[in-house]
Amino acid sequence: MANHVSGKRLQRAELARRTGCNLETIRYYEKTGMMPDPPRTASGYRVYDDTHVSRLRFILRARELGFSIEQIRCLLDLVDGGTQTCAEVKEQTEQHLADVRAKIADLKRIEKVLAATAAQCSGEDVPECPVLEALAS
Amino acid sequence: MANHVSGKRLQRAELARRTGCNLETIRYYEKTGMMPDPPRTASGYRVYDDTHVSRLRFILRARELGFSIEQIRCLLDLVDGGTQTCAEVKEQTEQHLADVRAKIADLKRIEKVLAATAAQCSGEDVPECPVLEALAS
DNA sequence: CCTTGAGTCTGTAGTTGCTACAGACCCTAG
DNA sequence: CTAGGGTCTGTAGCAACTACAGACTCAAGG
Repeated sequence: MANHVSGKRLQRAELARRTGCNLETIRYYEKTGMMPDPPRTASGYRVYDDTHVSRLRFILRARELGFSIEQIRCLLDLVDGGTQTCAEVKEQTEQHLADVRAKIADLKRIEKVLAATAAQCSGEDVPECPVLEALAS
Repeated sequence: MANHVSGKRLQRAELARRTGCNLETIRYYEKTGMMPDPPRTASGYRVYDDTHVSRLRFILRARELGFSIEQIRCLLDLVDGGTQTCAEVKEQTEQHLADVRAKIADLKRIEKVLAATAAQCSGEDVPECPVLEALAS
């Protein structure tokens, strides 16, 4: 039984260090029900183990990919229920992908306008400015 | 003197209607100092005119282009001070353009990962899912 | 003249996803 | 036994709005 590593008990700061997550954010995820309420020591300190590390990493990766808290909660609910199917998860993911693509399109439109307008600027020390005119027109 | 149009006095709802701005947002812009405190009727109702319409349109256009409130406040300060130069405005704009481009790059990276992962899904009624594996790994 | 309904006023709370305190504990090393 | 760190809780703050409640005002209809 050399596998006592998975039984390692961590405090909040250690969990934060291992995952790169902010200390307070862990408590926030707990409050919002994404992280389970961890067991406590007699004096009330939270005690984490490897399952918490995995779960937090899951959440953080999903956040990095731009999933909203609500979307992540859905994914986790599927996983927690053990009822998830590839079809359901794929649907969530593709919905999110569509959102991301829409945001990219939006930003590209904005980029074009900004670039075109800024390109007209003389960049000189005069009060007339094409950007302001574009905004005021 | 047929130019009494510019003296037209509007209520908040009419200003909102003309600009497409939400009613409450107008008050918000006033509270945050972007819109000037408008004159009031004896009973306290706000009274707007064409200058307010222009100013609000300026703000809304800048927001559409993704400028933050803080950035817009800077632009407005320049305009209000009458001290703006094309160089200053251009600099602000290019800073913002750089931010927008960074966001686009971020989202494209995310898009790639999402698309690649979702493409591996069978989409079937099975619990194994490449998306979940990618998040849990 | 009075009522009714719509507009307006204010302050405040909610949203999302955290982050950062204050003030009270607790725990360990010297 | 004290000093310093950690941890606990609740709460407030950020952006940029949005939405209410409860009080007031105003114009039109009966």
